[in-house]
Amino acid sequence: MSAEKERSLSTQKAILKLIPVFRKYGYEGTTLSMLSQASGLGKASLYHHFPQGKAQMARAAFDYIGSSFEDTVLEPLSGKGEPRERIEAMCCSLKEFYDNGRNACFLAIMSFGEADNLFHDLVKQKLKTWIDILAQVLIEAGIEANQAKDRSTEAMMQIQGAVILVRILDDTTLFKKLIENLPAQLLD
Amino acid sequence: MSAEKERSLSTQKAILKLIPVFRKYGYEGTTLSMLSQASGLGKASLYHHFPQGKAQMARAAFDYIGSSFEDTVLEPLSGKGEPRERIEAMCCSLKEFYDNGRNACFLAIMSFGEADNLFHDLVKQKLKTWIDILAQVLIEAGIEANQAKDRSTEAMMQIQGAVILVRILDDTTLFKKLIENLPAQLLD
DNA sequence: GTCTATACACCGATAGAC
DNA sequence: GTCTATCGGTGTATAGAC
Repeated sequence: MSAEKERSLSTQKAILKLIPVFRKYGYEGTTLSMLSQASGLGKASLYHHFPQGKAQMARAAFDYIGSSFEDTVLEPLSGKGEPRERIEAMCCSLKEFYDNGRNACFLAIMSFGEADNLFHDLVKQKLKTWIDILAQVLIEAGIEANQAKDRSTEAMMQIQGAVILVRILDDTTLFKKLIENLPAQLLD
Repeated sequence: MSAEKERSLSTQKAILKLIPVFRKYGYEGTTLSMLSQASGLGKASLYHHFPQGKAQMARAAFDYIGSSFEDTVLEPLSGKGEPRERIEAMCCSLKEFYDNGRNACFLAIMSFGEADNLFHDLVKQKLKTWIDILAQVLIEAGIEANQAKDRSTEAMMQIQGAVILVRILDDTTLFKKLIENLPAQLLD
Protein backbone atom coordinates (compact mmCIF):
# COMPACT_ATOMS: atom_id res chain seq x y z
CA MET A 1 0.00 0.00 0.00
CA SER A 2 1.17 3.49 -0.84
CA ALA A 3 2.54 5.95 1.70
CA GLU A 4 1.83 8.92 -0.61
CA LYS A 5 1.09 12.12 1.22
CA GLU A 6 -2.41 13.41 0.67
CA ARG A 7 -2.52 16.02 -2.03
CA SER A 8 -5.16 17.80 -4.03
CA LEU A 9 -6.08 16.08 -7.23
CA SER A 10 -4.67 18.91 -9.34
CA THR A 11 -1.38 18.70 -7.48
CA GLN A 12 -1.19 14.99 -8.14
CA LYS A 13 -1.86 15.56 -11.81
CA ALA A 14 0.94 18.11 -11.86
CA ILE A 15 3.37 15.68 -10.24
CA LEU A 16 2.71 13.18 -13.00
CA LYS A 17 3.81 15.73 -15.56
CA LEU A 18 6.93 16.71 -13.62
CA ILE A 19 8.28 13.19 -13.27
CA PRO A 20 9.48 12.64 -16.84
CA VAL A 21 11.38 15.92 -16.77
CA PHE A 22 13.35 15.06 -13.64
CA ARG A 23 13.86 11.56 -14.94
CA LYS A 24 15.39 12.73 -18.16
CA TYR A 25 17.40 15.77 -17.06
CA GLY A 26 18.20 15.01 -13.46
CA TYR A 27 17.70 17.41 -10.59
CA GLU A 28 20.09 20.13 -11.62
CA GLY A 29 19.44 19.78 -15.32
CA THR A 30 15.76 20.41 -14.73
CA THR A 31 14.64 24.03 -14.68
CA LEU A 32 11.44 25.64 -13.54
CA SER A 33 10.78 26.69 -17.10
CA MET A 34 10.84 23.05 -18.18
CA LEU A 35 8.59 22.08 -15.31
CA SER A 36 6.25 24.93 -16.11
CA GLN A 37 6.02 23.91 -19.74
CA ALA A 38 5.64 20.21 -19.00
CA SER A 39 2.89 20.79 -16.45
CA GLY A 40 1.13 23.52 -18.37
CA LEU A 41 1.28 25.66 -15.24
CA GLY A 42 3.00 28.99 -14.81
CA LYS A 43 5.98 29.11 -12.48
CA ALA A 44 3.95 30.95 -9.89
CA SER A 45 1.30 28.25 -10.04
CA LEU A 46 3.92 25.60 -9.39
CA TYR A 47 4.84 27.51 -6.26
CA HIS A 48 1.25 27.39 -5.18
CA HIS A 49 1.41 23.59 -5.24
CA PHE A 50 4.98 23.36 -4.01
CA PRO A 51 5.81 26.34 -1.78
CA GLN A 52 9.38 25.14 -1.20
CA GLY A 53 10.07 25.17 -4.89
CA LYS A 54 12.10 22.85 -6.99
CA ALA A 55 13.38 20.72 -4.13
CA GLN A 56 9.82 20.02 -3.08
CA MET A 57 8.80 19.19 -6.62
CA ALA A 58 11.64 16.71 -6.90
CA ARG A 59 10.72 15.28 -3.53
CA ALA A 60 7.09 14.92 -4.58
CA ALA A 61 8.15 13.18 -7.79
CA PHE A 62 10.41 10.91 -5.78
CA ASP A 63 7.66 10.02 -3.33
CA TYR A 64 5.18 9.42 -6.09
CA ILE A 65 7.52 7.09 -7.93
CA GLY A 66 8.42 5.35 -4.70
CA SER A 67 4.79 4.68 -3.94
CA SER A 68 4.20 3.56 -7.49
CA PHE A 69 7.16 1.18 -7.24
CA GLU A 70 5.82 -0.24 -4.03
CA ASP A 71 2.31 -0.62 -5.36
CA THR A 72 3.20 -2.15 -8.70
CA VAL A 73 6.56 -3.87 -8.32
CA LEU A 74 6.81 -4.84 -4.67
CA GLU A 75 3.17 -5.53 -4.03
CA PRO A 76 3.18 -8.80 -6.02
CA LEU A 77 5.95 -10.03 -3.73
CA SER A 78 3.58 -10.12 -0.77
CA GLY A 79 0.96 -12.18 -2.57
CA LYS A 80 -0.15 -15.66 -1.64
CA GLY A 81 1.41 -17.82 -4.35
CA GLU A 82 4.73 -19.63 -4.46
CA PRO A 83 7.82 -17.45 -4.07
CA ARG A 84 8.84 -18.20 -7.65
CA GLU A 85 5.50 -17.08 -9.00
CA ARG A 86 5.63 -13.90 -6.94
CA ILE A 87 9.10 -13.11 -8.18
CA GLU A 88 8.04 -13.71 -11.74
CA ALA A 89 5.15 -11.33 -11.18
CA MET A 90 7.59 -8.76 -9.81
CA CYS A 91 9.81 -9.10 -12.86
CA CYS A 92 6.85 -8.55 -15.13
CA SER A 93 5.96 -5.33 -13.30
CA LEU A 94 9.60 -4.35 -13.28
CA LYS A 95 9.77 -4.41 -17.06
CA GLU A 96 6.85 -2.08 -17.28
CA PHE A 97 8.06 0.17 -14.47
CA TYR A 98 11.38 0.78 -16.20
CA ASP A 99 9.85 0.68 -19.69
CA ASN A 100 12.27 -2.10 -20.64
CA GLY A 101 15.17 -0.04 -19.36
CA ARG A 102 14.34 3.19 -21.18
CA ASN A 103 13.34 4.89 -17.96
CA ALA A 104 16.19 6.15 -15.83
CA CYS A 105 15.96 5.06 -12.22
CA PHE A 106 15.00 7.87 -9.88
CA LEU A 107 17.25 6.49 -7.19
CA ALA A 108 20.23 6.86 -9.47
CA ILE A 109 19.08 10.24 -10.75
CA MET A 110 18.76 11.56 -7.21
CA SER A 111 22.12 10.28 -6.08
CA PHE A 112 24.13 12.91 -7.98
CA GLY A 113 25.38 16.36 -7.23
CA GLU A 114 23.07 18.70 -5.39
CA ALA A 115 20.27 16.13 -5.32
CA ASP A 116 22.57 13.86 -3.35
CA ASN A 117 23.05 16.59 -0.77
CA LEU A 118 19.31 17.04 -0.49
CA PHE A 119 18.11 13.46 -0.63
CA HIS A 120 20.97 11.15 0.25
CA ASP A 121 19.48 9.57 3.35
CA LEU A 122 16.05 9.29 1.80
CA VAL A 123 17.40 7.49 -1.27
CA LYS A 124 19.59 5.22 0.80
CA GLN A 125 16.70 4.31 3.04
CA LYS A 126 14.44 3.45 0.10
CA LEU A 127 17.01 1.28 -1.60
CA LYS A 128 17.80 -0.59 1.61
CA THR A 129 14.12 -1.21 2.21
CA TRP A 130 13.58 -2.59 -1.25
CA ILE A 131 16.60 -4.84 -1.01
CA ASP A 132 15.29 -6.14 2.30
CA ILE A 133 11.81 -6.81 0.96
CA LEU A 134 13.13 -8.83 -1.93
CA ALA A 135 15.56 -10.67 0.32
CA GLN A 136 12.69 -11.58 2.60
CA VAL A 137 10.93 -13.42 -0.19
CA LEU A 138 14.12 -15.30 -1.00
CA ILE A 139 14.41 -16.34 2.62
CA GLU A 140 10.83 -17.51 2.45
CA ALA A 141 11.88 -19.59 -0.56
CA GLY A 142 14.42 -21.33 1.60
CA ILE A 143 17.54 -19.34 0.84
CA GLU A 144 19.89 -18.58 3.69
CA ALA A 145 19.62 -15.00 4.99
CA ASN A 146 23.03 -13.65 4.01
CA GLN A 147 22.83 -15.31 0.64
CA ALA A 148 19.36 -13.85 0.15
CA LYS A 149 20.55 -10.35 0.86
CA ASP A 150 23.53 -10.74 -1.45
CA ARG A 151 21.39 -11.94 -4.31
CA SER A 152 18.85 -9.20 -3.75
CA THR A 153 21.60 -6.58 -3.73
CA GLU A 154 23.14 -8.09 -6.84
CA ALA A 155 19.80 -7.86 -8.62
CA MET A 156 19.43 -4.16 -7.76
CA MET A 157 22.94 -3.60 -9.00
CA GLN A 158 22.25 -5.30 -12.29
CA ILE A 159 19.06 -3.38 -12.81
CA GLN A 160 20.84 -0.07 -12.22
CA GLY A 161 23.59 -1.05 -14.62
CA ALA A 162 21.17 -2.31 -17.23
CA VAL A 163 19.24 0.95 -17.25
CA ILE A 164 22.47 2.84 -17.87
CA LEU A 165 23.62 0.53 -20.65
CA VAL A 166 20.23 0.65 -22.33
CA ARG A 167 20.42 4.42 -22.41
CA ILE A 168 23.98 4.53 -23.69
CA LEU A 169 23.66 1.75 -26.25
CA ASP A 170 20.09 2.50 -27.34
CA ASP A 171 19.29 -1.16 -26.94
CA THR A 172 16.67 -2.59 -24.64
CA THR A 173 17.49 -6.23 -25.29
CA LEU A 174 19.97 -6.48 -22.46
CA PHE A 175 17.41 -5.21 -19.99
CA LYS A 176 14.87 -7.72 -21.22
CA LYS A 177 17.39 -10.52 -21.02
CA LEU A 178 18.34 -9.52 -17.51
CA ILE A 179 14.75 -9.56 -16.31
CA GLU A 180 14.11 -12.86 -18.04
CA ASN A 181 16.98 -14.49 -16.19
CA LEU A 182 16.29 -12.81 -12.88
CA PRO A 183 13.95 -15.37 -11.28
CA ALA A 184 16.39 -18.20 -11.91
CA GLN A 185 19.32 -16.13 -10.76
CA LEU A 186 17.57 -15.18 -7.54
CA LEU A 187 16.19 -18.58 -6.68
CA ASP A 188 18.52 -21.25 -8.07
CA MET B 1 48.56 3.85 -26.07
CA SER B 2 46.62 7.02 -25.54
CA ALA B 3 44.80 8.94 -28.23
CA GLU B 4 44.83 12.16 -26.17
CA LYS B 5 44.90 15.27 -28.27
CA GLU B 6 48.10 17.26 -27.89
CA ARG B 7 47.69 20.06 -25.41
CA SER B 8 49.90 22.46 -23.61
CA LEU B 9 51.16 21.24 -20.29
CA SER B 10 49.23 23.88 -18.39
CA THR B 11 46.04 22.89 -20.17
CA GLN B 12 46.56 19.26 -19.21
CA LYS B 13 47.14 20.28 -15.63
CA ALA B 14 43.88 22.22 -15.73
CA ILE B 15 41.99 19.22 -17.10
CA LEU B 16 43.13 17.13 -14.16
CA LYS B 17 41.54 19.63 -11.79
CA LEU B 18 38.29 19.80 -13.74
CA ILE B 19 37.66 16.08 -13.79
CA PRO B 20 36.59 15.58 -10.17
CA VAL B 21 34.08 18.40 -10.45
CA PHE B 22 32.31 16.95 -13.47
CA ARG B 23 32.50 13.51 -11.90
CA LYS B 24 30.79 14.62 -8.75
CA TYR B 25 28.24 17.11 -10.02
CA GLY B 26 27.56 15.92 -13.56
CA TYR B 27 27.58 18.12 -16.61
CA GLU B 28 24.70 20.40 -15.78
CA GLY B 29 25.43 20.49 -12.08
CA THR B 30 28.90 21.77 -12.76
CA THR B 31 29.28 25.54 -13.09
CA LEU B 32 32.10 27.64 -14.41
CA SER B 33 32.55 29.07 -10.94
CA MET B 34 33.21 25.59 -9.59
CA LEU B 35 35.60 24.85 -12.43
CA SER B 36 37.33 28.16 -11.89
CA GLN B 37 37.77 27.50 -8.21
CA ALA B 38 38.88 23.89 -8.68
CA SER B 39 41.44 24.79 -11.30
CA GLY B 40 42.66 27.95 -9.63
CA LEU B 41 42.10 29.80 -12.90
CA GLY B 42 39.76 32.70 -13.55
CA LYS B 43 36.80 32.04 -15.80
CA ALA B 44 38.39 34.02 -18.59
CA SER B 45 41.53 31.92 -18.29
CA LEU B 46 39.48 28.77 -18.68
CA TYR B 47 38.18 30.20 -21.93
CA HIS B 48 41.73 30.70 -23.08
CA HIS B 49 42.33 26.96 -22.72
CA PHE B 50 38.86 25.92 -23.86
CA PRO B 51 37.46 28.50 -26.29
CA GLN B 52 34.20 26.59 -26.72
CA GLY B 53 33.52 26.77 -23.03
CA LYS B 54 31.99 24.25 -20.71
CA ALA B 55 31.16 21.70 -23.39
CA GLN B 56 34.77 21.63 -24.45
CA MET B 57 35.94 21.29 -20.86
CA ALA B 58 33.66 18.33 -20.37
CA ARG B 59 34.83 16.85 -23.62
CA ALA B 60 38.47 17.30 -22.60
CA ALA B 61 37.77 15.65 -19.26
CA PHE B 62 35.99 12.82 -21.04
CA ASP B 63 38.88 12.30 -23.45
CA TYR B 64 41.43 12.42 -20.67
CA ILE B 65 39.59 9.83 -18.63
CA GLY B 66 39.05 7.69 -21.70
CA SER B 67 42.75 7.68 -22.44
CA SER B 68 43.52 6.99 -18.83
CA PHE B 69 41.09 4.06 -18.84
CA GLU B 70 42.71 2.66 -21.94
CA ASP B 71 46.22 3.11 -20.62
CA THR B 72 45.64 1.70 -17.15
CA VAL B 73 42.68 -0.66 -17.36
CA LEU B 74 42.64 -1.97 -20.92
CA GLU B 75 46.35 -1.97 -21.55
CA PRO B 76 46.98 -5.00 -19.28
CA LEU B 77 44.54 -6.93 -21.46
CA SER B 78 46.88 -6.78 -24.43
CA GLY B 79 49.85 -8.14 -22.49
CA LYS B 80 51.62 -11.42 -23.14
CA GLY B 81 50.50 -13.62 -20.26
CA GLU B 82 47.62 -16.03 -19.96
CA PRO B 83 44.13 -14.53 -20.51
CA ARG B 84 43.28 -15.16 -16.86
CA GLU B 85 46.32 -13.30 -15.66
CA ARG B 86 45.59 -10.41 -17.95
CA ILE B 87 42.01 -10.19 -16.75
CA GLU B 88 43.14 -10.28 -13.17
CA ALA B 89 45.51 -7.45 -13.94
CA MET B 90 42.63 -5.52 -15.48
CA CYS B 91 40.50 -6.04 -12.39
CA CYS B 92 43.26 -4.75 -10.21
CA SER B 93 43.53 -1.58 -12.30
CA LEU B 94 39.75 -1.33 -12.36
CA LYS B 95 39.58 -1.13 -8.59
CA GLU B 96 42.00 1.73 -8.58
CA PHE B 97 40.38 3.48 -11.54
CA TYR B 98 36.99 3.56 -9.83
CA ASP B 99 38.48 4.05 -6.37
CA ASN B 100 36.66 0.93 -5.19
CA GLY B 101 33.43 2.27 -6.58
CA ARG B 102 33.60 5.72 -5.02
CA ASN B 103 34.26 7.35 -8.39
CA ALA B 104 31.24 7.85 -10.57
CA CYS B 105 31.70 6.54 -14.09
CA PHE B 106 32.11 9.30 -16.65
CA LEU B 107 30.18 7.29 -19.20
CA ALA B 108 27.17 7.24 -16.92
CA ILE B 109 27.63 10.89 -15.95
CA MET B 110 27.70 11.95 -19.57
CA SER B 111 24.65 9.94 -20.56
CA PHE B 112 22.14 12.24 -18.84
CA GLY B 113 20.24 15.35 -19.86
CA GLU B 114 22.07 17.94 -21.86
CA ALA B 115 25.33 15.97 -21.78
CA ASP B 116 23.52 13.15 -23.53
CA ASN B 117 22.51 15.52 -26.30
CA LEU B 118 26.09 16.67 -26.68
CA PHE B 119 27.99 13.43 -26.30
CA HIS B 120 25.64 10.53 -26.95
CA ASP B 121 27.43 9.03 -29.95
CA LEU B 122 30.83 9.56 -28.40
CA VAL B 123 29.85 7.77 -25.20
CA LYS B 124 28.16 4.95 -27.06
CA GLN B 125 31.19 4.46 -29.26
CA LYS B 126 33.56 4.29 -26.29
CA LEU B 127 31.47 1.81 -24.39
CA LYS B 128 31.08 -0.43 -27.42
CA THR B 129 34.80 -0.36 -28.01
CA TRP B 130 35.59 -1.32 -24.44
CA ILE B 131 33.09 -4.15 -24.47
CA ASP B 132 34.66 -5.43 -27.69
CA ILE B 133 38.18 -5.27 -26.34
CA LEU B 134 37.26 -7.28 -23.28
CA ALA B 135 35.27 -9.76 -25.35
CA GLN B 136 38.28 -10.26 -27.58
CA VAL B 137 40.35 -11.50 -24.66
CA LEU B 138 37.59 -13.91 -23.69
CA ILE B 139 37.52 -15.25 -27.22
CA GLU B 140 41.25 -15.70 -26.98
CA ALA B 141 40.62 -17.66 -23.82
CA GLY B 142 38.48 -20.07 -25.82
CA ILE B 143 35.03 -18.65 -25.18
CA GLU B 144 32.59 -18.59 -28.06
CA ALA B 145 32.17 -15.15 -29.64
CA ASN B 146 28.56 -14.38 -28.73
CA GLN B 147 29.05 -15.73 -25.25
CA ALA B 148 32.17 -13.59 -24.90
CA LYS B 149 30.32 -10.44 -25.88
CA ASP B 150 27.45 -11.23 -23.53
CA ARG B 151 29.77 -11.75 -20.59
CA SER B 152 31.72 -8.63 -21.38
CA THR B 153 28.52 -6.61 -21.59
CA GLU B 154 27.27 -8.13 -18.37
CA ALA B 155 30.50 -7.12 -16.64
CA MET B 156 30.15 -3.50 -17.77
CA MET B 157 26.57 -3.54 -16.56
CA GLN B 158 27.55 -4.81 -13.15
CA ILE B 159 30.30 -2.26 -12.81
CA GLN B 160 27.92 0.57 -13.64
CA GLY B 161 25.39 -0.72 -11.16
CA ALA B 162 27.98 -1.29 -8.48
CA VAL B 163 29.23 2.29 -8.74
CA ILE B 164 25.70 3.55 -8.23
CA LEU B 165 25.00 1.29 -5.28
CA VAL B 166 28.28 2.20 -3.64
CA ARG B 167 27.35 5.84 -3.85
CA ILE B 168 23.83 5.35 -2.56
CA LEU B 169 24.66 2.90 0.22
CA ASP B 170 28.01 4.42 1.21
CA ASP B 171 29.52 0.97 1.10
CA THR B 172 32.41 -0.09 -1.11
CA THR B 173 32.31 -3.75 -0.16
CA LEU B 174 29.95 -4.73 -2.96
CA PHE B 175 32.23 -3.16 -5.52
CA LYS B 176 35.20 -5.01 -4.13
CA LYS B 177 33.28 -8.27 -4.09
CA LEU B 178 32.18 -7.76 -7.66
CA ILE B 179 35.72 -7.18 -8.88
CA GLU B 180 36.97 -10.14 -6.90
CA ASN B 181 34.52 -12.46 -8.59
CA LEU B 182 34.87 -10.93 -12.03
CA PRO B 183 37.68 -13.10 -13.43
CA ALA B 184 35.83 -16.30 -12.57
CA GLN B 185 32.55 -14.93 -13.85
CA LEU B 186 34.11 -13.92 -17.14
CA LEU B 187 36.14 -17.05 -17.74
CA ASP B 188 34.35 -20.00 -16.13
C1' DG C 1 48.35 33.16 -20.26
C1' DT C 2 46.12 35.42 -16.55
C1' DC C 3 43.41 38.83 -14.79
C1' DT C 4 39.19 42.41 -13.69
C1' DA C 5 35.16 43.93 -15.32
C1' DT C 6 31.14 43.23 -17.60
C1' DA C 7 27.32 41.62 -20.94
C1' DC C 8 23.13 39.46 -21.15
C1' DA C 9 20.17 35.43 -20.62
C1' DC C 10 18.12 32.57 -17.51
C1' DC C 11 17.89 30.73 -12.92
C1' DG C 12 14.77 30.01 -8.72
C1' DA C 13 11.54 32.53 -6.33
C1' DT C 14 7.91 36.26 -5.00
C1' DA C 15 4.23 40.01 -5.25
C1' DG C 16 -0.10 40.88 -6.15
C1' DA C 17 -4.12 41.12 -9.47
C1' DC C 18 -7.87 38.25 -10.93
C1' DG D 1 -5.68 28.28 -8.22
C1' DT D 2 -3.84 30.67 -12.06
C1' DC D 3 -1.82 34.39 -14.10
C1' DT D 4 1.65 38.57 -15.49
C1' DA D 5 5.30 41.00 -13.99
C1' DT D 6 9.32 41.29 -11.69
C1' DC D 7 13.11 40.56 -8.25
C1' DG D 8 18.01 39.48 -7.05
C1' DG D 9 21.34 36.20 -8.12
C1' DT D 10 23.99 33.37 -10.97
C1' DG D 11 24.73 31.12 -15.32
C1' DT D 12 27.85 31.13 -19.57
C1' DA D 13 30.57 33.81 -22.16
C1' DT D 14 33.49 38.14 -23.78
C1' DA D 15 36.33 42.47 -23.90
C1' DG D 16 40.38 44.21 -23.13
C1' DA D 17 44.31 45.49 -19.90
C1' DC D 18 48.57 43.53 -18.30
